[in-house]
Amino acid sequence: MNTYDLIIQLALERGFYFPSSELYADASAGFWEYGPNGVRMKNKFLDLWRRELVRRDNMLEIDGSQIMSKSVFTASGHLSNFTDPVVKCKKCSSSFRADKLIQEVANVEVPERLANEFVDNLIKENNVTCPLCKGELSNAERFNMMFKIEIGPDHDEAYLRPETCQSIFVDFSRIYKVSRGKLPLGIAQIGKSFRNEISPRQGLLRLREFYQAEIEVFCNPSKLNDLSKFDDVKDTLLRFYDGHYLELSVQEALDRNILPNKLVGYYLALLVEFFEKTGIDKKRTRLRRLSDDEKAFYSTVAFDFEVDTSIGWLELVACNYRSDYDLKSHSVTSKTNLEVMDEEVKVLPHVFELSLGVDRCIYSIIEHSYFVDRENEDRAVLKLRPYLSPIHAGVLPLLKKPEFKKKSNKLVTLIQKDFDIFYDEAGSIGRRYRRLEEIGTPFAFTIDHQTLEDDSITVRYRDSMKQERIRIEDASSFLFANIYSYEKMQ
RNA sequence: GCGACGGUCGUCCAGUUUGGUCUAGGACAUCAGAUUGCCAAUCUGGUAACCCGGGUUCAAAUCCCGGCCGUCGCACCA
Repeated sequence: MNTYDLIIQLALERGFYFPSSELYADASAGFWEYGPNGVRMKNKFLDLWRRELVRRDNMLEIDGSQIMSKSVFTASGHLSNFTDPVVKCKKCSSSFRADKLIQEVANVEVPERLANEFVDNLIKENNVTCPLCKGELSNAERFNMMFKIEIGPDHDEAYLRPETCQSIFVDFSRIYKVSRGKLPLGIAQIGKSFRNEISPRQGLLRLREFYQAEIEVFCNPSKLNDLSKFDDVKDTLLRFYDGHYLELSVQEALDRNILPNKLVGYYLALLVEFFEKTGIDKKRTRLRRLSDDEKAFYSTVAFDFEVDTSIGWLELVACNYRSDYDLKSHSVTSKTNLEVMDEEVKVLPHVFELSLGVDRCIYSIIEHSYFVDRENEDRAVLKLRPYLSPIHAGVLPLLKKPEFKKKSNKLVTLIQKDFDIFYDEAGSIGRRYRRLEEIGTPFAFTIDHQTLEDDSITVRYRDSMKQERIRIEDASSFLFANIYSYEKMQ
């Protein structure tokens, strides 16, 4: 079995994630839900993100609506740009991107945003037929990737947001004022986004409803190299890729013009340092600068943070320099001045964004942590960092006897408000260890005969399987020290 | 969305060719009990599935049609 299949099997069997509405046959693809272990892990991942990015850089976090008005997407460009002209063959009913087809067959440059009638005309003029069976083509139809929503009894048009950041742009002016912000200012948001993908596939990797953790850094475009905190990260190593790999410090990358300015370098460094703490193997990650035709329509400079998985390179974070595209268009559409004061100068901020796909990260972390221990009966171990593990520690009475239970309960009470604890008394002790490590639990506390005599317990380490004794009242400080410190575990 | 192939307990698989003996079998997992007492032990017992809808037939897991989902290829992927 390949790695992807092993991971999905683990996810299904252990309640990390599974298909939505699976009880019913009309459940459609692209919707997945997190089970108990998945939620625990996702929450911890998001905590880490908050800690290493939001708190570290004093960003402000908001939580916006998933449904937003039509005007928002008129301004953002999603209504016109997030749509593809599609034609169908009347004979074999294959469908094609109209613009690409015409371009290919007639060698005519076709703008993506061309109205349907013009597309139809081009097809007639150039005698474009179905490339598969030469059949006649239908009129062009628009396929917009946004989910359309109706509000209230009058069916007012609105949309599910295709990216979380639009609320940040729309809210920017108020947030900046009420929090007495200063440029550069990061505004962050975790939430669901929705895209009506034509063919969602591969579980959490391409969803129609998915979590994003986005950061929009608002900055003064004339001060992109005026950033004192840059020195904190200037030696951080970044791995670039443009056909070959290049590992450079942020400073070197700036000197070589691989990075456009200090601000971009600083935030890419924070991002890379964050990912080092997720347990994803740094050697299997890269920053890839996108070419012009790969970039999103709003982006001027774009890097993708990518990770190598068993099914190829996967984009985890899109890092786009969006310039003033968003604030300017919202400013024009809403007829509101969104300029702010930056040290006595009026400026329309530019935006650098770090748009992270949470679900893809969860998958990648699980895959990079999955390990089969060939030296110990092929035990499956999820070597998650302790602070990302769904369960922090197991509490296991060696024997299923009242006096062991009593001591176990005492221990559980002592630690369960601060940590995620799983109590398990069923089956052999070895089996219980194996079940815990399969979902990444870094520590197991065992209540044994000696516990009854001197209130000491065994700590068993997931990776090394080694054991040591600690006092029962030290369990809490043991966990604090070993979970929240980012030191390598034993 | 197109094409090919597929969908059976939580997971993996047998059964479909040739409709009936399938009241659907096994392994692992899981639950209960016994036993052991620090690394997936053993024994006994239990829970648990034919993707959905329609059709053919005396009879459908099995044949036919439609839908949904999955894998692969094509296309698509801010």
